[in-house]
Amino acid sequence: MARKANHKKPTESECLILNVLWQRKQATVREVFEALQSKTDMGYTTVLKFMQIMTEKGLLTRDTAVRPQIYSTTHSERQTQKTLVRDLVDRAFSGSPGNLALQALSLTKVSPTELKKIQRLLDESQGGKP
Amino acid sequence: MARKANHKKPTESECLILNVLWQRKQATVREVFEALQSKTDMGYTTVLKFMQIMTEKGLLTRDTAVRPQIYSTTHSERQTQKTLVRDLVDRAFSGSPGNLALQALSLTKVSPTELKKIQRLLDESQGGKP
DNA sequence: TATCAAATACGAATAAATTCGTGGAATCGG
DNA sequence: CCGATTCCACGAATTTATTCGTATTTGATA
Repeated sequence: MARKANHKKPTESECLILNVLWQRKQATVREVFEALQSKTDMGYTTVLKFMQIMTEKGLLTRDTAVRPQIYSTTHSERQTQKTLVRDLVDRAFSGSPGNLALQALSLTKVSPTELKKIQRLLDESQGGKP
Repeated sequence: MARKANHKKPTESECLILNVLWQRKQATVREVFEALQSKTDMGYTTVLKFMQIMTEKGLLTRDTAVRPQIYSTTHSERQTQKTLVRDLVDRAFSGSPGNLALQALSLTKVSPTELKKIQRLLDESQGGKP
């Protein structure tokens, strides 16, 4: 079976931008720039440049028809998280997702809602395939 | 309270080297180089250079008394994993470790041993705080 | 339509990460 | 001690990521 053409891991700065776009579904450069004010002191043209590069890379798409061009992500937050998690697992957890999960869970207190989700996931996993 | 002086996140290549050293506790440059043959085609002097840089950064220590110098890590695997997980949580999981755990767990099948550990952790977490 | 301000493109400087060549020092096997 | 070999320091090239200044384009508006 052919290897799934996996998305390249976004860089640190690219993640900042992606987060804004995931939250808003779509946004102009200026909107992204303003949303990032609290997180970083990147200049406007810097954000613009990143978004152009990300578009070339295929991380973003944009509507060039409308005037302040509107950008959106090509990959869902979930997909990208998956890529990043896989990368981290390979990089520092000897390929063991369970271990990563364990570390994450022991990091801080986990909300009851998430606890439930995890419980459910584990139950399935346990019951489904001995 | 003062912020804990957090270790800087090791780079991609640095992680490769750290993994070898965590596994062996300590090793010479050549040993690390050879261990990496399967993972990458980095040259010997490249590995050497990295290990020198990492020593400067404080990621590694070395015994210069013995002749093929022996390197070891200054931070435990666990500590570094923690740093990396925190980073990823902040970067792409809106600061929610539970969500990261969830993603990790749904990545692949988790071993029964890890399942048990996770269960135990969750039980504690659930019981301890109504 | 002439002008202005916002938006975009372009190019290039800077910084960080990765890579390795070269030469000298240390060590080993005679 | 001598030559061969391994090791290590140093410097520098290359690549990737980050940053922004400046010029050009566009749309709005007076």
